[in-house]
Amino acid sequence: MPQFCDVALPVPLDQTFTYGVNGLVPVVGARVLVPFSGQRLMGVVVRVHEDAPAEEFEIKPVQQVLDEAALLPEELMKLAAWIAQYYVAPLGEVLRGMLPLAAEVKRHFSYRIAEAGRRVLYEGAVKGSSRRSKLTVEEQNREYSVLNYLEGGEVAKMSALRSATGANKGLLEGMVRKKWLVREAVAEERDARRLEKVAVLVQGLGSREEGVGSSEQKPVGGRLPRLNENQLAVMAELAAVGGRMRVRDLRLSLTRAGVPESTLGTLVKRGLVGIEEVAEEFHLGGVGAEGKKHAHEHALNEAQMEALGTIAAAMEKGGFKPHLLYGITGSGKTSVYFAAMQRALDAGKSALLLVPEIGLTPAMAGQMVAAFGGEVALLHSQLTPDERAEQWHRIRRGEARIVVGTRSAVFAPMVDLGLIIVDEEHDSSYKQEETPRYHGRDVAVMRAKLNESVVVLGSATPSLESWANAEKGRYALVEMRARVADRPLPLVELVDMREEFRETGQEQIFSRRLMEETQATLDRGEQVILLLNRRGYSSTVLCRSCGEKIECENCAVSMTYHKPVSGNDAIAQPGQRLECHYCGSRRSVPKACPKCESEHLYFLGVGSQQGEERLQELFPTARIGRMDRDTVRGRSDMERLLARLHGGEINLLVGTQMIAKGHDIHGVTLVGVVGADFQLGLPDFRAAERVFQLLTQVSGRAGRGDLIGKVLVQTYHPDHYAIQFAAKHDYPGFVAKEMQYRRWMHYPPYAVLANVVIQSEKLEEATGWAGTLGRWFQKARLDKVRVLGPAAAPIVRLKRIYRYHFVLKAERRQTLGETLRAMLAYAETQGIARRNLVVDVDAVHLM
DNA sequence: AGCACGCCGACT
DNA sequence: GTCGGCGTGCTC
Repeated sequence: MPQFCDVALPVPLDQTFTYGVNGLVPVVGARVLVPFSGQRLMGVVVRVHEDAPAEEFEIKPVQQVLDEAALLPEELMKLAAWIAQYYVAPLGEVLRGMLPLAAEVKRHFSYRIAEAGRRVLYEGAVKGSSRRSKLTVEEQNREYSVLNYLEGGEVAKMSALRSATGANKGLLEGMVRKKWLVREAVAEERDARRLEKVAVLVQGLGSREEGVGSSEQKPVGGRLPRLNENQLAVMAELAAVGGRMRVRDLRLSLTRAGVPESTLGTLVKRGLVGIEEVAEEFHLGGVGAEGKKHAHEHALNEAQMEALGTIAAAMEKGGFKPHLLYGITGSGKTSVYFAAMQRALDAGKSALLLVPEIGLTPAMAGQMVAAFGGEVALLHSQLTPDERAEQWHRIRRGEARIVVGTRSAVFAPMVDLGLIIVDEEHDSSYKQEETPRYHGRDVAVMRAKLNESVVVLGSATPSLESWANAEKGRYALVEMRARVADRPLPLVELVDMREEFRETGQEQIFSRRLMEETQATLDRGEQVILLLNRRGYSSTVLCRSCGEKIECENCAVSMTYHKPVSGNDAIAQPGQRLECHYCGSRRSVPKACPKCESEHLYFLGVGSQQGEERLQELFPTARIGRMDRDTVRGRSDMERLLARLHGGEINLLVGTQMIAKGHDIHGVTLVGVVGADFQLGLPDFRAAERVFQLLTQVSGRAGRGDLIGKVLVQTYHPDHYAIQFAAKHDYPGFVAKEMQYRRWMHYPPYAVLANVVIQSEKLEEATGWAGTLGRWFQKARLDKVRVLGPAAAPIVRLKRIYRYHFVLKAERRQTLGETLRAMLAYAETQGIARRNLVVDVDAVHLM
């Protein structure tokens, strides 16, 4: 009978913890609740054994076993271990990212009155708290009502306490610190089903009996209190449907009736309406298209059929088989995915499709649902924790065998996984920028390997890493070099902006050539897309006297100017028009330079917002739309904008790289690219690759219907190879050239790379530690690892934190991993806390 | 990451 | 003399 189990906990510590099992032996892969450093935490069992630990420490017992069977299948446990090892991340944090934890174990706090609190209450002891505390009188009164409420000695849930006394979390925590209260954390399991709120009319009003509602909220005199028109409307609406209504529906009808949403809240506060939570029956919104089996394959052309054939053959043969599907824009990769997924289903297997961002490609999700109906589960960042848990369990039970999701969906608990597809595999959003810093594409390949299944990485512009793998024969290369229906690729024309400046003598956003073509295209009744890859109005505010830029107070970056508009732009507050795109802080535009007090402030760098404004001036009759993070906040914004574009309501769309992502708009015949090449000047070894990818992707938006497309690229670097090859639609040419450069410079894919950031709020600490580690690297004389640095990180201060970094390059992955671990061990001896070190293996952004 | 424990300055 | 702010070290 095993005595112990090792548990991985979600703490940034590179170890697991041993607990006693007292009879209730959990299985590996099950979740448990354990005491840990005065808290109660949920962890995952990674080993069950009888080996008493060699070292002496108290072994606490497991408090609760949450799962009888393994919640995480063996294959996912193995994958987690691999990620922890490969990305040098704590196993517990990896596992946390795999489970939809939040929805199932809800941690809530309860409070109990403590001795000190009782004393305060009885002695009316005002001392200590009254004058010295920064609390207002009102807050102090609240503290007293909290003590009053708890006087009996019973434990009260935080939520109950808050609604009864009006205290907020901060106030309660303050009272805990003063030792007036004791807090108890309770983790409780919940139904993983989605809960929805229902508004309920509180009964008995008017002819009310005793005992309804709490005493404070009871309407005085047992009669209906005075209600205003809006409030009456809500009451009437509720009464009309029998006193119960889903809050979501009620809100909707209120909005339609012009009643503010806050009215409902007011009624709840006054005790006239109650809110209940009930488990909702699951339904996929607007789904129902069944029985389109095998329809996908009919429309495939020869190249598509061949690609499908290769993938299907690999699935039939069984075993691990990675493919790189290189298909030019418009070659119809999506149709191949669908057909391949259908084949997986037919073979009784499940299939997983990873996409960069579901919100940005609503069409893909819609098609999936239309094609596979109830078999589909969607996993993306906009799900609530409950929704996520629900999808997760549908997949785990084998009810959903087709899964479409973003990065973390690579951990979906698929049953009989036969196929993984990574769409747009080059996309940098597959890289997680927090611990564990994994790359969704690479995890997908590893998962397929552990699972012995087929994996397909698809792109029109594959990453150099994947291309190298294909060249080495590690991935099977599948090519689709023709567009569907033999549509020609658009003609790309470069506009040399240096020449434009020489000829016109002025700096213009749009060249004469681009304006001319835009006008002509609009006149023909066709649509235009303009890529202006920066948000906001102006990217910098510069002082002409001292040359300083207005910087964010938290970050070493210049602030972006956003012009106030009445629409749904992100910047709504009047005056607060400078925004930091890294930490989100805002400030007003100063009248004079904060450094030298000169009034010569200039706005430089054109963003999409200014682009839109200029276009409206230049083409007053054009119907212009803008697509960027300021106008597209959620998925519905994107859908609305795309619908307007499809319907022809918009004929000129300006936007950031969002517009380049896989939208299929048939009326677009002209794509203009404005200032996409500024990236070429950035100190980033992937700059050329990024520019090439962006130009290729956005060019692919032109001429997807019957009409031939045209692309105009404005550039200051017309001779740069990234731009030249993109203009010729020559991916192989670009890759050959770029590979050469990577080889010379020992960059991936010719080396493996890790970025190590040293961070601290204190500048001296950051520089000091960077020096300490720098000296260690030097002394270690690593002959198999090249170390660049220490150097200030490209953004030396971010969210008030100073950052220095090293870039490590090695020939072999194992050498790199060993070096990183040795460095972490040394850092620990030097008292550098782990939280001050960020290790980013296969870093995508060296920020 | 939390959380407890301990030192020190501020105010009655 | 007490309170509470914050730096330090540990967590099975």
